[in-house]
Amino acid sequence: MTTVSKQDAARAARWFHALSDATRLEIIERLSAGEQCVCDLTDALQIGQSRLSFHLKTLKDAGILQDRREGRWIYYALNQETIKEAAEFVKSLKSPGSGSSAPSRSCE
Amino acid sequence: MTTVSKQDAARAARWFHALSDATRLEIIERLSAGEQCVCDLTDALQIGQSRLSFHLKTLKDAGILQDRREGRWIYYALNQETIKEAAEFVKSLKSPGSGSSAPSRSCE
DNA sequence: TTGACTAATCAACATTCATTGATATACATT
DNA sequence: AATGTATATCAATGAATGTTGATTAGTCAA
Repeated sequence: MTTVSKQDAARAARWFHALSDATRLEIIERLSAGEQCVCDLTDALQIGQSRLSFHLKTLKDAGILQDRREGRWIYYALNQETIKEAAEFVKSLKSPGSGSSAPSRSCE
Repeated sequence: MTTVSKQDAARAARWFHALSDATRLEIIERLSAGEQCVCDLTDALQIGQSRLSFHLKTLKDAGILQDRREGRWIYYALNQETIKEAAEFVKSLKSPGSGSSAPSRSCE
Protein backbone atom coordinates (compact mmCIF):
# COMPACT_ATOMS: atom_id res chain seq x y z
CA MET A 1 0.00 0.00 0.00
CA THR A 2 1.77 3.10 -1.25
CA THR A 3 1.15 5.85 1.23
CA VAL A 4 1.46 9.33 -0.15
CA SER A 5 1.37 12.43 2.02
CA LYS A 6 -0.88 15.33 1.06
CA GLN A 7 2.21 17.36 0.28
CA ASP A 8 3.63 14.71 -2.00
CA ALA A 9 0.30 14.42 -3.73
CA ALA A 10 0.09 18.17 -4.24
CA ARG A 11 3.57 18.25 -5.69
CA ALA A 12 2.83 15.32 -7.95
CA ALA A 13 -0.39 16.97 -9.07
CA ARG A 14 1.65 20.00 -10.14
CA TRP A 15 4.06 17.83 -12.13
CA PHE A 16 1.23 16.14 -13.91
CA HIS A 17 -0.59 19.35 -14.59
CA ALA A 18 2.59 20.66 -16.19
CA LEU A 19 2.75 17.51 -18.33
CA SER A 20 -0.92 17.62 -19.28
CA ASP A 21 -0.64 19.86 -22.30
CA ALA A 22 0.42 18.90 -25.82
CA THR A 23 2.41 22.09 -26.37
CA ARG A 24 4.35 21.53 -23.17
CA LEU A 25 5.04 17.92 -24.05
CA GLU A 26 6.45 19.10 -27.35
CA ILE A 27 8.69 21.55 -25.56
CA ILE A 28 9.91 18.75 -23.34
CA GLU A 29 10.54 16.49 -26.27
CA ARG A 30 12.68 19.18 -27.89
CA LEU A 31 14.60 19.72 -24.69
CA SER A 32 15.26 16.03 -24.25
CA ALA A 33 17.79 16.51 -27.06
CA GLY A 34 19.54 19.03 -24.83
CA GLU A 35 19.43 22.58 -23.62
CA GLN A 36 17.92 25.18 -25.95
CA CYS A 37 17.31 28.89 -25.87
CA VAL A 38 13.84 30.35 -26.16
CA CYS A 39 14.48 31.64 -29.65
CA ASP A 40 15.27 28.12 -30.88
CA LEU A 41 12.05 26.84 -29.38
CA THR A 42 10.07 29.69 -30.90
CA ASP A 43 11.39 28.81 -34.34
CA ALA A 44 10.90 25.10 -33.88
CA LEU A 45 7.41 25.16 -32.42
CA GLN A 46 6.03 27.98 -34.51
CA ILE A 47 4.02 29.46 -31.70
CA GLY A 48 3.73 32.98 -30.40
CA GLN A 49 6.40 34.31 -28.08
CA SER A 50 4.16 35.05 -25.11
CA ARG A 51 2.46 31.72 -25.45
CA LEU A 52 5.78 29.90 -25.35
CA SER A 53 6.89 31.98 -22.42
CA PHE A 54 3.73 31.06 -20.54
CA HIS A 55 4.30 27.35 -21.05
CA LEU A 56 7.97 27.57 -20.14
CA LYS A 57 7.01 29.29 -16.92
CA THR A 58 4.44 26.63 -16.17
CA LEU A 59 7.03 23.90 -16.62
CA LYS A 60 9.66 25.79 -14.65
CA ASP A 61 7.29 26.48 -11.75
CA ALA A 62 6.51 22.78 -11.57
CA GLY A 63 10.23 22.06 -11.30
CA ILE A 64 10.43 20.28 -14.62
CA LEU A 65 12.63 22.83 -16.34
CA GLN A 66 15.60 24.91 -15.28
CA ASP A 67 16.78 28.05 -16.99
CA ARG A 68 19.94 30.09 -17.10
CA ARG A 69 20.77 33.34 -18.78
CA GLU A 70 23.70 33.69 -21.13
CA GLY A 71 23.99 37.15 -22.57
CA ARG A 72 20.62 38.07 -23.92
CA TRP A 73 19.52 34.49 -24.35
CA ILE A 74 17.89 32.29 -21.82
CA TYR A 75 18.51 28.60 -22.06
CA TYR A 76 16.03 26.06 -20.80
CA ALA A 77 16.82 22.47 -19.95
CA LEU A 78 15.06 19.53 -18.41
CA ASN A 79 15.47 19.06 -14.70
CA GLN A 80 16.46 15.41 -14.68
CA GLU A 81 15.92 15.05 -10.96
CA THR A 82 12.26 16.01 -11.14
CA ILE A 83 11.62 13.78 -14.11
CA LYS A 84 13.20 10.90 -12.28
CA GLU A 85 11.01 11.55 -9.26
CA ALA A 86 7.91 11.77 -11.40
CA ALA A 87 8.73 8.51 -13.12
CA GLU A 88 9.23 6.84 -9.75
CA PHE A 89 5.92 8.22 -8.57
CA VAL A 90 4.02 6.82 -11.52
CA LYS A 91 5.72 3.48 -11.15
CA SER A 92 4.74 3.37 -7.50
CA LEU A 93 1.07 3.61 -8.38
CA LYS A 94 1.00 0.06 -9.59
CA SER A 95 -0.58 -2.39 -7.19
CA PRO A 96 2.06 -4.40 -5.36
CA GLY A 97 0.85 -7.74 -6.67
CA SER A 98 0.59 -6.43 -10.24
CA GLY A 99 -2.87 -7.96 -10.54
CA SER A 100 -5.67 -6.40 -8.53
CA SER A 101 -6.21 -7.88 -5.12
CA ALA A 102 -9.39 -9.58 -4.07
CA PRO A 103 -12.39 -7.27 -3.84
CA SER A 104 -13.09 -6.04 -0.32
CA ARG A 105 -16.82 -5.96 -0.22
CA SER A 106 -17.86 -3.79 2.68
CA CYS A 107 -21.01 -2.62 0.94
CA GLU A 108 -23.38 -5.49 1.38
CA MET B 1 16.08 11.84 -29.08
CA THR B 2 12.70 10.51 -28.06
CA THR B 3 10.31 11.04 -30.94
CA VAL B 4 6.68 11.21 -29.97
CA SER B 5 3.83 11.34 -32.46
CA LYS B 6 1.07 13.89 -32.04
CA GLN B 7 -1.30 11.09 -31.16
CA ASP B 8 0.99 9.72 -28.49
CA ALA B 9 1.41 13.19 -27.07
CA ALA B 10 -2.33 13.75 -26.97
CA ARG B 11 -2.86 10.45 -25.20
CA ALA B 12 -0.09 11.19 -22.74
CA ALA B 13 -1.54 14.64 -22.11
CA ARG B 14 -4.82 12.97 -21.16
CA TRP B 15 -3.07 10.62 -18.74
CA PHE B 16 -1.33 13.48 -17.06
CA HIS B 17 -4.40 15.61 -16.91
CA ALA B 18 -6.15 12.75 -15.17
CA LEU B 19 -3.27 12.54 -12.70
CA SER B 20 -3.12 16.29 -12.11
CA ASP B 21 -5.71 16.49 -9.37
CA ALA B 22 -5.26 15.74 -5.67
CA THR B 23 -8.65 14.07 -5.32
CA ARG B 24 -7.90 11.77 -8.22
CA LEU B 25 -4.48 10.91 -6.87
CA GLU B 26 -6.11 9.96 -3.59
CA ILE B 27 -8.56 7.72 -5.43
CA ILE B 28 -5.65 6.08 -7.17
CA GLU B 29 -3.77 5.59 -3.96
CA ARG B 30 -6.78 3.84 -2.44
CA LEU B 31 -7.15 1.63 -5.48
CA SER B 32 -3.49 0.68 -5.43
CA ALA B 33 -4.48 -1.50 -2.47
CA GLY B 34 -6.91 -3.29 -4.77
CA GLU B 35 -10.28 -3.04 -6.40
CA GLN B 36 -12.96 -1.11 -4.54
CA CYS B 37 -16.58 -0.25 -5.10
CA VAL B 38 -17.78 3.33 -5.32
CA CYS B 39 -19.47 3.14 -1.95
CA ASP B 40 -16.19 2.25 -0.26
CA LEU B 41 -14.50 5.19 -1.89
CA THR B 42 -17.34 7.51 -0.94
CA ASP B 43 -16.95 6.52 2.69
CA ALA B 44 -13.19 6.71 2.62
CA LEU B 45 -12.81 9.99 0.83
CA GLN B 46 -15.70 11.82 2.42
CA ILE B 47 -16.68 13.62 -0.74
CA GLY B 48 -19.99 14.06 -2.47
CA GLN B 49 -21.28 11.26 -4.65
CA SER B 50 -21.49 13.18 -7.90
CA ARG B 51 -18.10 14.65 -7.34
CA LEU B 52 -16.57 11.21 -6.87
CA SER B 53 -18.40 9.94 -9.91
CA PHE B 54 -17.00 12.80 -11.97
CA HIS B 55 -13.44 12.02 -10.98
CA LEU B 56 -13.87 8.29 -11.55
CA LYS B 57 -15.14 9.03 -15.02
CA THR B 58 -12.20 11.32 -15.71
CA LEU B 59 -9.77 8.59 -14.70
CA LYS B 60 -11.65 5.93 -16.60
CA ASP B 61 -11.84 8.00 -19.77
CA ALA B 62 -8.10 8.49 -19.60
CA GLY B 63 -7.67 4.73 -19.42
CA ILE B 64 -6.26 4.75 -15.92
CA LEU B 65 -9.16 2.93 -14.31
CA GLN B 66 -11.36 0.03 -15.31
CA ASP B 67 -14.76 -0.74 -13.86
CA ARG B 68 -17.04 -3.73 -13.66
CA ARG B 69 -20.50 -4.13 -12.31
CA GLU B 70 -21.36 -6.77 -9.75
CA GLY B 71 -24.95 -6.65 -8.70
CA ARG B 72 -25.75 -3.12 -7.77
CA TRP B 73 -22.16 -2.22 -7.05
CA ILE B 74 -19.57 -1.02 -9.45
CA TYR B 75 -15.99 -1.87 -8.73
CA TYR B 76 -13.13 0.26 -9.92
CA ALA B 77 -9.54 -0.86 -10.27
CA LEU B 78 -6.31 0.51 -11.63
CA ASN B 79 -5.50 -0.32 -15.21
CA GLN B 80 -1.98 -1.59 -14.73
CA GLU B 81 -1.21 -1.48 -18.41
CA THR B 82 -1.85 2.25 -18.71
CA ILE B 83 0.12 3.02 -15.59
CA LYS B 84 3.02 1.04 -16.94
CA GLU B 85 2.86 2.93 -20.22
CA ALA B 86 2.70 6.27 -18.42
CA ALA B 87 5.70 5.37 -16.26
CA GLU B 88 7.64 4.39 -19.37
CA PHE B 89 6.67 7.64 -21.02
CA VAL B 90 7.93 9.75 -18.14
CA LYS B 91 11.13 7.77 -17.96
CA SER B 92 11.69 8.30 -21.67
CA LEU B 93 11.70 12.05 -21.21
CA LYS B 94 15.11 12.00 -19.64
CA SER B 95 17.91 13.11 -21.91
CA PRO B 96 19.88 10.17 -23.25
CA GLY B 97 23.15 11.23 -21.70
CA SER B 98 21.55 11.96 -18.32
CA GLY B 99 23.28 15.34 -18.21
CA SER B 100 22.13 17.98 -20.66
CA SER B 101 23.97 18.02 -23.92
CA ALA B 102 26.03 20.92 -25.12
CA PRO B 103 24.02 24.01 -25.95
CA SER B 104 23.22 24.41 -29.62
CA ARG B 105 23.50 28.11 -30.12
CA SER B 106 21.74 29.00 -33.33
CA CYS B 107 20.64 32.40 -32.05
CA GLU B 108 23.74 34.51 -32.43
C1' DT C 1 22.25 57.21 -24.76
C1' DT C 2 19.86 55.43 -28.35
C1' DG C 3 18.25 51.58 -30.77
C1' DA C 4 17.77 46.72 -31.60
C1' DC C 5 16.91 42.36 -29.75
C1' DT C 6 15.36 38.58 -26.37
C1' DA C 7 12.26 37.24 -23.17
C1' DA C 8 8.91 38.09 -19.29
C1' DT C 9 4.72 40.11 -17.78
C1' DC C 10 0.19 42.20 -18.10
C1' DA C 11 -4.74 42.71 -19.41
C1' DA C 12 -8.59 40.99 -21.75
C1' DC C 13 -11.00 37.35 -23.32
C1' DA C 14 -12.52 32.54 -24.36
C1' DT C 15 -12.36 27.89 -22.99
C1' DT C 16 -11.98 24.20 -19.99
C1' DC C 17 -12.53 22.17 -15.54
C1' DA C 18 -14.39 21.17 -10.78
C1' DT C 19 -18.17 21.48 -7.65
C1' DT C 20 -22.99 21.27 -6.23
C1' DG C 21 -27.69 19.87 -6.12
C1' DA C 22 -31.22 17.65 -8.75
C1' DT C 23 -32.67 14.05 -11.66
C1' DA C 24 -32.26 9.70 -14.14
C1' DT C 25 -30.88 4.82 -14.61
C1' DA C 26 -29.95 0.22 -13.17
C1' DC C 27 -30.38 -3.47 -10.10
C1' DA C 28 -32.38 -5.92 -5.95
C1' DT C 29 -35.84 -6.89 -2.66
C1' DT C 30 -40.38 -7.08 -1.08
C1' DA D 1 -45.36 -3.36 -9.26
C1' DA D 2 -43.47 -0.60 -5.77
C1' DT D 3 -39.69 0.72 -3.03
C1' DG D 4 -34.92 1.25 -1.78
C1' DT D 5 -30.10 1.43 -2.91
C1' DA D 6 -26.00 2.44 -5.88
C1' DT D 7 -24.19 5.06 -9.34
C1' DA D 8 -24.29 8.01 -13.46
C1' DT D 9 -25.67 12.12 -15.73
C1' DC D 10 -27.38 16.82 -16.21
C1' DA D 11 -27.59 21.89 -15.51
C1' DA D 12 -25.84 25.83 -13.36
C1' DT D 13 -22.13 28.18 -11.43
C1' DG D 14 -17.56 29.70 -10.27
C1' DA D 15 -12.60 28.98 -10.63
C1' DA D 16 -8.58 27.90 -13.18
C1' DT D 17 -6.26 27.74 -17.51
C1' DG D 18 -4.67 28.99 -22.25
C1' DT D 19 -4.38 32.41 -25.94
C1' DT D 20 -3.51 36.91 -27.92
C1' DG D 21 -1.65 41.42 -28.45
C1' DA D 22 0.61 45.14 -26.02
C1' DT D 23 3.87 46.64 -22.76
C1' DT D 24 7.94 46.18 -19.91
C1' DA D 25 12.57 44.79 -18.53
C1' DG D 26 17.10 43.21 -19.35
C1' DT D 27 21.25 42.96 -22.43
C1' DC D 28 24.18 44.27 -26.11
C1' DA D 29 26.29 47.20 -29.69
C1' DA D 30 26.83 51.57 -32.08
